[in-house]
Amino acid sequence: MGATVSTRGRIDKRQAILGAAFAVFAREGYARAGVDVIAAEAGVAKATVYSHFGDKETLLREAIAASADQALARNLAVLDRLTDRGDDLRATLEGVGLRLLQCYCDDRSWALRRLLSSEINQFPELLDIVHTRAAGRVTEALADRLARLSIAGHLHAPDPLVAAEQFFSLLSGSIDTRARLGTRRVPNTELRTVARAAVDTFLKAFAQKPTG
Amino acid sequence: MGATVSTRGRIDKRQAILGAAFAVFAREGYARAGVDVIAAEAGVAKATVYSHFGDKETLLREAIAASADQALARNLAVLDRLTDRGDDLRATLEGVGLRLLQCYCDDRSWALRRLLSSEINQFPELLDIVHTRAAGRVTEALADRLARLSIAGHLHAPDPLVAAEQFFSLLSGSIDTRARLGTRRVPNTELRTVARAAVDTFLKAFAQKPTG
Amino acid sequence: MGATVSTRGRIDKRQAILGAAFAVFAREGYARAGVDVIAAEAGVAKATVYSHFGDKETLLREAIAASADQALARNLAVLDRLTDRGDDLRATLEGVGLRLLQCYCDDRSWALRRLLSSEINQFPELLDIVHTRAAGRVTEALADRLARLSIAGHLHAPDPLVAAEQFFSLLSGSIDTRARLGTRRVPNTELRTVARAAVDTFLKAFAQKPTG
Amino acid sequence: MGATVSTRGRIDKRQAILGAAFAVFAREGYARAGVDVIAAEAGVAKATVYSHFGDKETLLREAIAASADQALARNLAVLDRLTDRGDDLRATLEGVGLRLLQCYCDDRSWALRRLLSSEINQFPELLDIVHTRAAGRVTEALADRLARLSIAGHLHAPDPLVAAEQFFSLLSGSIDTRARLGTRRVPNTELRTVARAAVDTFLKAFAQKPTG
DNA sequence: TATGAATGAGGATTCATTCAT
DNA sequence: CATGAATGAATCCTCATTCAT
Repeated sequence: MGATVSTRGRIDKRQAILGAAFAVFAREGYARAGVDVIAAEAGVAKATVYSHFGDKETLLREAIAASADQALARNLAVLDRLTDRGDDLRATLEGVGLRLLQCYCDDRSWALRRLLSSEINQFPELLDIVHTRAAGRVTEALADRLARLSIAGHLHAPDPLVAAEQFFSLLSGSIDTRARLGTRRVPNTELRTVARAAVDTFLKAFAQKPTG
Repeated sequence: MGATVSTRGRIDKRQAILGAAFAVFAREGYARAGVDVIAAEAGVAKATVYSHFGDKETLLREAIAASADQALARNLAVLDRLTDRGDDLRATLEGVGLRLLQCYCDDRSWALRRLLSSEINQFPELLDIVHTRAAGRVTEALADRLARLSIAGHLHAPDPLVAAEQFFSLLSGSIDTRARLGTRRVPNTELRTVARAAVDTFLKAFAQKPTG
Repeated sequence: MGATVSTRGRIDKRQAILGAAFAVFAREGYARAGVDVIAAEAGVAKATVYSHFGDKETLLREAIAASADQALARNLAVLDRLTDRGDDLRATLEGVGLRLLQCYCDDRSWALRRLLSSEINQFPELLDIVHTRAAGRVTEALADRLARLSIAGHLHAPDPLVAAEQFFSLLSGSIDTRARLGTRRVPNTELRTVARAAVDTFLKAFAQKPTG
Repeated sequence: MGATVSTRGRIDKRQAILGAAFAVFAREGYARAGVDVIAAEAGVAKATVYSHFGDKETLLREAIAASADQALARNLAVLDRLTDRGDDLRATLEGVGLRLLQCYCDDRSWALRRLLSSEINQFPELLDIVHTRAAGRVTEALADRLARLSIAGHLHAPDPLVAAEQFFSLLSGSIDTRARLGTRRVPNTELRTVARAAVDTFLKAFAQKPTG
């Protein structure tokens, strides 16, 4: 039990540091972020951060990886809703589109994307970490669903991967501006409008043409 | 003329500093960028940078503004090609789409967008600078062209601004991944494929429906 | 005439620079004082200051010398009132004491003394400049007057120089504290009280004892 | 004990820094004084100075406060000699006067006064620090002693505070000139002469008048 | 293991001074 | 002669990292 407790404590500290690190990196940027600040925000001493992660770069990588895992989980949870039950395709797509946009607009997602942009020159591996863990998988999961819908005759999407990418594009394309890169909170009604417009165009292009 | 020479010299230095500043900021990020490095790259003394711009923040703002002006010019030059001469709409759109993608993939554009992402928390005004000077205008210019094409009966786009945004979205949506946020050079043939797919979907959605 | 005018202009600028220099040196201290500030306060360009005085040290020396000359003039003007007309010795001494204190408390005098204190390590010559031009002469002038009063039988001061020094000491000894080194303006009534106490003690010690 | 050792070490460094800081500030003046120089002179790293005192201003304040404490101690030690044992009043006063002058002429005292003069415009609080801690207390301690001597019938000083101030004034009034503001070492014999002259005048003014 | 203390390297900014006009 | 522009040296301060306890 004693061991269990201390192990728990250590793991908790690790999580606290990762959380604080991501928050501070996101808020200040990698270079401006102070290890002291991260340590303080995590409630540990600076040296403890070093004993866990060795150096600031490693801390960034691990914090980003953890954050990417969480983002993937959030996105996949949404996609699970997109089954091929043919009920009302438009409504289903709009619902999924809205949720995807909500994921996309989650503060943590913005932070992750901004960090990625900022540090890609210094740390190109970050992109792989995130893509392997999150972004790629989401697109593929969506492509899977669209393929099934195609096979089921609800959609006409010969290349499901392209369709998936374009669906995402239509959804998220105008969001950077609307959300001021995550600086402004986009109201849900606005997200719904965007999703509707995206689905509208998407269906015009990919809906199964009525026979005849 | 004597005055002209010295003024020219001062203006030249100013331009050199702005260019170097943007290059270094883009390469290193704001925080990591050293004013010494910028000065050296511009071929002037560090103090000269300060006598021109006062401090590093101002330098960032001015460098970004100048860069946004250039980006706007590049984009508008492309859009001028999109007239309502009804030749071959698809080919025209694909051509314009390709050039827009090329603008989008220009190193300087990537750098501008990355810098914006990185520093938006520290300097929220940057977004306004860029949007006022560049991004917004391009979208509107494209909407203008699409509106004309609609009026001329070549397109069916009741809301040209939405159509413009979606055209952009379809074009650029998958580029972040393909170009690894500007880290990888996307070959022209790949850009052409993307443009073709985008125009394809765009036309399916917005092409003038045959009467009846 | 043209020559006269330009010479006048040059001399005026020189005076303006000296005045501004003393003001800024006094306000900021030598090291903190910026030549740009002095130039601006004098209404000339920085380079003009250099063409007149060569460098900052010289400017300090000349500004101090000019200020010392003015201080000397102010003090001597007061001492002229101390004649050996035996009217009322106490009243005369109190009047002179008060005026000397007013000189001592003049902002420019405080500034001069503070500058001297500050920079004596860096520029030991300053002390000679001031002493030669001002401080020494005032004490000697006072000693002269006291000697005459002694000879005239109004005082008993075998060593007039010591008496003069002590008269000054009694006057100014508590002023540093009262004026917070020139930071606080001492009201005239307080100065009068101090002068009275000084003269009181001085006369107790040096008044001619009544015979028998 | 372990803690004691490390604490000791830290306190030692703090003292070393304060000592070095005062020395360098006194020698160079606040503005010219380099924190690097102070650190080097204290045998610590520059950053250590900052970790102890935060910034240069705080360092100045603390160094001055410590120096004022030391000066107070030196002065009070002298005043303890001035009891009301009626032995030989003149000799006692001359002895105390000489020691007070020696305190006044101590290099550290000159440095403290010069620093105060120099920086009073930038840091007016310094005056309060020193007065609260040192100058004021010394005058009052002297006034106390003089009051006792009065009560014991050895002196006639109705206002002991004024008498104390004037005693100091007579002692120190001519010293600024003689010591060239601390730049020249005044030989002890000269100090003795000054003290004798001061006591002479002081006693003429304040000695108990023969009854009747 | 966790920590408080110490440090060395680095970066933004200022300023006296010079030079071309 | 007076000036605007340019500069190089110097200075305060921060921060990632290490070490003794």
